Amino acid sequence: MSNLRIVFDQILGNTVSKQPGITSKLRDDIISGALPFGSRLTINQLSTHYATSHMPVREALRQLTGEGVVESEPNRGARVRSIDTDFVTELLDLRASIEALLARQAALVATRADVLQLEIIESRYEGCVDADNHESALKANSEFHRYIYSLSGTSDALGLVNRHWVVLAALWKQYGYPRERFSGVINDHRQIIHALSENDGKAAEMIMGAHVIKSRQYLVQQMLNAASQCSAEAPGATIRVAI
Amino acid sequence: MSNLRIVFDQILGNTVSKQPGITSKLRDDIISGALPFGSRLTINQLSTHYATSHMPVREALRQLTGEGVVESEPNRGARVRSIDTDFVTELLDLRASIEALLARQAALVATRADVLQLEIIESRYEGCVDADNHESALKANSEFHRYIYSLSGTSDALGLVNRHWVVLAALWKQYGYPRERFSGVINDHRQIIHALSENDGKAAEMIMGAHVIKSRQYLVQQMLNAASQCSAEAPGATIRVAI
DNA sequence: TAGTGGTCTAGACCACGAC
DNA sequence: TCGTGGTCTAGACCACTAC
Repeated sequence: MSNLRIVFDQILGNTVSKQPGITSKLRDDIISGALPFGSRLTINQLSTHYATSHMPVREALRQLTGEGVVESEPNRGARVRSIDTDFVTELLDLRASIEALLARQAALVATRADVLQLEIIESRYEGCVDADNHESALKANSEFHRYIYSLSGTSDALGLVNRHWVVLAALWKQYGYPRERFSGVINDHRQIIHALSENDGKAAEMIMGAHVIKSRQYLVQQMLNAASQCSAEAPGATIRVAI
Repeated sequence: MSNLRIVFDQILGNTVSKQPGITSKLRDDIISGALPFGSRLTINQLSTHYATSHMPVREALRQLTGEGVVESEPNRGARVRSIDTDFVTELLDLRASIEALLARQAALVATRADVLQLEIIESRYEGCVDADNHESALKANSEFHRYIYSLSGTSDALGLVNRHWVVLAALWKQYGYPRERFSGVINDHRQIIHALSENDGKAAEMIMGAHVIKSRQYLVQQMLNAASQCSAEAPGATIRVAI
């Protein structure tokens, strides 16, 4: 159990926020859109741009490849992963499977204390939604999910879920989070808490699976909307300049 | 599609076999049992033992942490992951979910050529089983599964499946692969091919899920057998010496 | 035959944990 | 405080790709 705790801390504390290294800088530049999808990432360019030697750059590329925002081919270098609706669909289908499993397992071991904790997190989430604070809402949402998965998951599964979170957050940020989705999310969350409180594994599994698939549908729709808008405004203007 | 090809090659070619670096040496030493589960892995020890500087050791530990054979805690170093039946159960439950999903997706896109290719691989597998060549059989089995997953999987899912393969192979090697399992595996494989040939996603999903769960049951049983034998022969003799 | 990716060396430095 | 993990530097070398 302390094992999971460690992984949890590691993901939240170390890997994502703490390191002052260039990994987080590069990640930020990618998800902020400064480096557009598909652009090449050569070690020389990056090491001069960030004023560092090439070893840190190499490690950063390795790390970000693991996180899924960079794709690298052996001996051919790395590039910012190009992300389309197919990719998002496959990614979220995979997540739906995993999160459904983790929710089922969590339901089988959840205690009264866990349920109370989840209710606290959920009320914070709903507070953020009411206050129209999207940023904090997404953070609370992430916490809600992670708490559930930490109840049962192996470090592998936890790591997987967390690895994807950063790229998903970036996508929501880029394409916008539709306001009307919040009520559905709140509904799902409450139902999931209910399933956990009754140790109803099957219910938790199904609701969580559907919950993720719904978010997939919304995200794909947002991407399609953005694409049609973009092509209407300026056809062929999808190419952005690199560094 | 070329994307997947690259990942596939990368995993088989690069990450596992090609590199002459110490990563593979260290992995071999772990899975061969030279370094027992739970033993600490300090950078100094390893770098002197493998006669190299500490940077390669660091990378190796990072890599093997990703593969799941090493667990590392921030600022507290790394140790060989201790593996018990609970861990194996969680790991294979997770795999069952993922592989079931991938099998379903594969069934929806499988062509006649894919089915033929799978039949070739399967006949090679069955040939190895007949010839009592366990090593080659496991390899062909791995190829069978990977071929299916490469039909649909994202590089993330593929990477995940492959990351676990090495530790599972090590476990089967350590605890022994029960001969009577082969007939069940062959049966499952043929049924899976049949499901793919009819593009029957649901059948592929269910059979593949069961297939993995069965292997979980066998592996856990083998581990329990080994444990009871071990404690009967020499109680408390589970501690092995480090380097 | 470049150019570049990938790896390694041999040191240095800081941060954190154990004593 | 001392040991250790974690990161960085600045250069070297080999393998592979592209030309």
